[in-house]
Amino acid sequence: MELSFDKFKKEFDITVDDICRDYYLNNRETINIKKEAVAVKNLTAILNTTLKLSNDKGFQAMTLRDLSKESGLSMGALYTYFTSKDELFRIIHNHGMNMINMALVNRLKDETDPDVKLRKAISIHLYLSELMHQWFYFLYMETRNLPRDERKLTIESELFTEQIFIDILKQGVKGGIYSIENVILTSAVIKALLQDWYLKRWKYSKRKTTIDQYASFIINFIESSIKPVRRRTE
Amino acid sequence: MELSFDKFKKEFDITVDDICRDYYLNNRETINIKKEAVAVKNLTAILNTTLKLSNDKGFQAMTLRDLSKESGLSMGALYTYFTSKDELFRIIHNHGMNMINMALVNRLKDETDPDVKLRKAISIHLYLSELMHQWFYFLYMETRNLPRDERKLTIESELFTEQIFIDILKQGVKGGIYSIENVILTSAVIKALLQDWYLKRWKYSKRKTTIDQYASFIINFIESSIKPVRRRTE
DNA sequence: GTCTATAGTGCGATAGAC
DNA sequence: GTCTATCGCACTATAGAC
Repeated sequence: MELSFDKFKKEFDITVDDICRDYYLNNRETINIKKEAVAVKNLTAILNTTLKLSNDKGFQAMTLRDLSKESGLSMGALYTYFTSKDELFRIIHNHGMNMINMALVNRLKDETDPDVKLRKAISIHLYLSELMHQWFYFLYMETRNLPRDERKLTIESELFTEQIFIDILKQGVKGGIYSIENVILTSAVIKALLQDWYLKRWKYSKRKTTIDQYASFIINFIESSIKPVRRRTE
Repeated sequence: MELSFDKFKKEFDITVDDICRDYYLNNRETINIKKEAVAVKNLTAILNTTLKLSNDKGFQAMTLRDLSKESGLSMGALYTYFTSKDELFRIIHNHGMNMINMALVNRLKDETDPDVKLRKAISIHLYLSELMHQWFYFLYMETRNLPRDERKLTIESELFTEQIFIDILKQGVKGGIYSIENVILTSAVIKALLQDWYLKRWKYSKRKTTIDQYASFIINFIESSIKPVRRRTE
């Protein structure tokens, strides 16, 4: 395989710091802190701690007193960086969604061969979800905290990722390398398998399944079903 | 296919009433209500409303005031049926887990042919999750509300279902009808596909995918990968 | 059995000292 | 910029009338 997790990890260039710097620079009016270094450092601590506590017991169950204690900032200091617990939620939610979607698209845009692109899309999605595990898990589990009308955004994001796979599969069918009776259901299934990796991390980690094992296993599994075959049984 | 959702639905004999009656009869000391009919009726309303509200915004976010309003019982009346919000959680969690595991095992125990049994296990799991959707969703999403040491139970339950598939697959490999390099990963993948049906119900429902379409699709998908083949490409 | 009223707690948010 | 102290509120849980 041309792509491995180790290689990806070394080339991976997104840090939580960058996300926080980005957020800080775009919200200088509301964040009343002049020194960029201080603001970014504290924002990073806030987001990382929130992700940690949320992933453990849920965002609702995390109190700002918990966050204050674990992040080392006082209650008062926290409120320099956001105006309400609700806003803190939205910062993580929106920036996380954006970052993931962009990272995925950017790393796939130059690939044209559907066969290679499919494997690459699967690997990259798995690798991203491994390096940004807390963000993926947060986005999956905490969407219910959004009011009904804002959940649409998350739904669109789910469908957006799925669409990437739909396009690849359609292209492959057109080129005759895949034989698929239902492209949409096939994409849904691929998505489910990608998500299982970060939703059941405890299981795979306990069994010492490596991410590259999982990647090549599901690539095989999926290709068995979509590549034209002559079956011996039946 | 010998099994369809319509047929299953007609034969399905578990009601929330039964679960509540069972719970009531086993806890007569703590529930200070003499008339069985009254107790079961109210318990059913409590459980159904809790499931509804929890599935919408999460158990933590649901307040007992919400529950009181929606179920039609006063705050005081609610506390006749459970001693704390925590206990309410456990009632649903434990009874749900038991019910699901038992229902699955009971309906599979007489089947010996691994090929038939695999299809049956997949169909029945899907059908059960459809009819008891709120329970499945609750168990999946709310486990984090349990204290760390009690989460083991849920983990065991996840592995228990998976074990059912591991056993079937192993038997099939032994009998020469399946060719599987990694039985455990294959079972994990099957489980993930079963769960996607109830975790993304909004998606499948929006696309008008029926449960029998989904069932036969993933059965095909899985069998493509585990049945011995001669591949044309490669 | 079921209600209303309320005790007691811990939350999100803020004011004002430093 | 960051802290501590505190306000007001909404929550779980209960007491006591009916």
